[in-house]
Amino acid sequence: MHTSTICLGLLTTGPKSGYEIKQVLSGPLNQIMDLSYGTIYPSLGKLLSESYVTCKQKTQEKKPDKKIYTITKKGISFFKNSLLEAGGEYLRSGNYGDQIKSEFLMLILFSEFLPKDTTQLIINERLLFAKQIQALLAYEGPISNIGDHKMRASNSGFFIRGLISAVLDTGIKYIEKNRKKLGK
Amino acid sequence: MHTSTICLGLLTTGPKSGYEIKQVLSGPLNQIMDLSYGTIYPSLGKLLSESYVTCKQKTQEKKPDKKIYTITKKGISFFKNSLLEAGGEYLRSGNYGDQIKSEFLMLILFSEFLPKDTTQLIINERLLFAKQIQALLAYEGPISNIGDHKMRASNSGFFIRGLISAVLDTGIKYIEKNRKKLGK
DNA sequence: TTGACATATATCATTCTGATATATTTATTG
DNA sequence: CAATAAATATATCAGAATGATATATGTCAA
Repeated sequence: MHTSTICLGLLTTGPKSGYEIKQVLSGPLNQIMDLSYGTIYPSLGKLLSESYVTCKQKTQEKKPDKKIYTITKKGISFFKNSLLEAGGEYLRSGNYGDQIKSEFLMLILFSEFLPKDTTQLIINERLLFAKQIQALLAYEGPISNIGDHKMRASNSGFFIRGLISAVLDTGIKYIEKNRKKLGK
Repeated sequence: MHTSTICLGLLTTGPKSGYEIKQVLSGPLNQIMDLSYGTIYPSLGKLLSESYVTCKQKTQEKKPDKKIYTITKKGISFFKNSLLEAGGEYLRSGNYGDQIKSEFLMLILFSEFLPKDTTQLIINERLLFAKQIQALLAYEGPISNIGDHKMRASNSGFFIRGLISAVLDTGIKYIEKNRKKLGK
């Protein structure tokens, strides 16, 4: 799925700035997707030049100016086509897995070459982190509410929140139960 | 963790070609890390020029020639330092999560804009895929056995295999139980 | 008052991916 | 039986993405 498709998709729930798009992608959604500013800003610029979004400069007191992007009718139409194409690509590709890079699990994989206390520290921090995400998931709305906009409490939002929570929970329990077997 | 650290780490279990490193990373380990050929080959070249690995050209009958890389003593020492540094980076960074890009879950997130049969097809393929990985995990050794080399049945290998399996299982069951709620 | 942190946009060197090129052998299939 | 797809194997590169940095302003705490 292209960066532009993701940006447009997030804009379907309401106007947002580039900074807010990054914030949404830094919340619970971070467990399934992330984009850097270096990808988001140029993408919004291109979307604007092609009239898929409009831009309103918003002067704020005591904060830097914001550029609020709103999806256009043309943009919604383009988004639907892009999404359908992404779905087709996904089905045709035969690659149905996720792209995952786990620094944590690579460190664990090689942990026999690491001091034991370092490994234990890494596991402790990871567990703490996972539990914080769990708390965030329990506290927050379906995906995230950012700025003056609450993201739609969609079925898919609930579905994904539940899935992340369930998977995270399994991971936490597995690590707590089996960590003593590591390094034996 | 740098590409070179990952390559060296995989070479600690025995000599391998670039192609075999990619194979290892395309097996069950793919659930936690992946590298493309465009990253692996240049990395091995650099490692060779710095004497962290040696290279033996191996002529094979009925198959293209192989370049088998073996980690040197200098390489093992360098690997341990690099790994310790990666661990320190991980702890200092405060970012304990994984880098995940889930095409599947992004499609589900936006599924209200997708035809219902397309969404169902996507879910079916994903479930099938996850079950295949599960079968692979149950059938294969701890991480992978590739070519003429069996990867050490390390504690960390068992730990990670178990974790992937548990998490995958939770995901499959969640999706099967809750998919009917999607699109309502 | 100094430094850390949050808001906000933007750019860019380095890195990584995904595609393509090349070459050989085996297996399949119309 | 010939075509063609798939596996083995290395290598390169255009395009995309990351992570760091720059810039600017305001808050909050030590």
